[in-house]
Amino acid sequence: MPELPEVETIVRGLGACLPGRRITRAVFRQPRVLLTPAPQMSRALAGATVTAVERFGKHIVLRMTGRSGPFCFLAHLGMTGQLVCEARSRRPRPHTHAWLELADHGEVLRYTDIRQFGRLEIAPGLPPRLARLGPDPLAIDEEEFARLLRARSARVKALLLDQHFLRGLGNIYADEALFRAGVRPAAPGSRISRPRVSALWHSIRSVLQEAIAHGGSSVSDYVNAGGRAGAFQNLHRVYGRAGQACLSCGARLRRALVAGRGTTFCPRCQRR
DNA sequence: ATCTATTCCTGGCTGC
DNA sequence: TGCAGCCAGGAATAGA
Repeated sequence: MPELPEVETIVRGLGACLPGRRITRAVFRQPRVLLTPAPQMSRALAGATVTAVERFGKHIVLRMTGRSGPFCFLAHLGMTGQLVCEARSRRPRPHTHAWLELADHGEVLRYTDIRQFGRLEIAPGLPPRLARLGPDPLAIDEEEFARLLRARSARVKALLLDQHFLRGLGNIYADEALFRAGVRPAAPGSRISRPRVSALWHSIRSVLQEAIAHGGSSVSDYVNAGGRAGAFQNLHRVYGRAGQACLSCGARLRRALVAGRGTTFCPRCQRR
């Protein structure tokens, strides 16, 4: 599932090939994944040029310039979404719901999404909905993180998954960061000691940066902008390892439901 | 404020 | 081999 490192990897890939290129035609086939009606999307995108590619939390933002000025094309990949730039001659994968045809090099940007949890939209700028999300986990400083956490009584795992608390973490990196910091997922945010909060802040940063360096985690469907899998799934210490031995202490990793999400943790390394 | 349950959706897995 | 049933989960939403 695409979380911050996967989205960052895609954005870097698209950022290397899209800016300056013009879209000749935009096709939207599956209304379910659209937040903006298809005809409006197609009309705005046809003839528009990509000026920049950015990440906002788990959202991919293509800054565009069209006939009537600048606007944004946004993609959230949900669970199984893929945004791949490839040769137009290449056969589209099944569940390809939309595509943007590029002016030169015979390439096309295709949106594929098996479960259709992803969403595509256009907007004049960054939608207000996104402006209300929490800070980026790689941008927030330690003091601010400690302040936000201290003010909340909800379980820390629930907070890490809440995009209004921090934007970009998902189930994989929440579990991995909590394990690295030695923090129990069910611990209330306000009850975590200051040293543990500090460890958690460092863990979030380090796990995200390492994951980006490895091109993200390919657990089910994630691929980068070139259609290739990431490698960080091989370095997961807890996610997907329930029942196996903890790599630090050898204890059997436990699986529990926290905040309605499957959660894997080490009962010995993650106290309290 | 925060919780749980529900909805969306399909592929992959289990068990019969 | 086939099929029913369940599970995974990001985010929005309803109701407690």
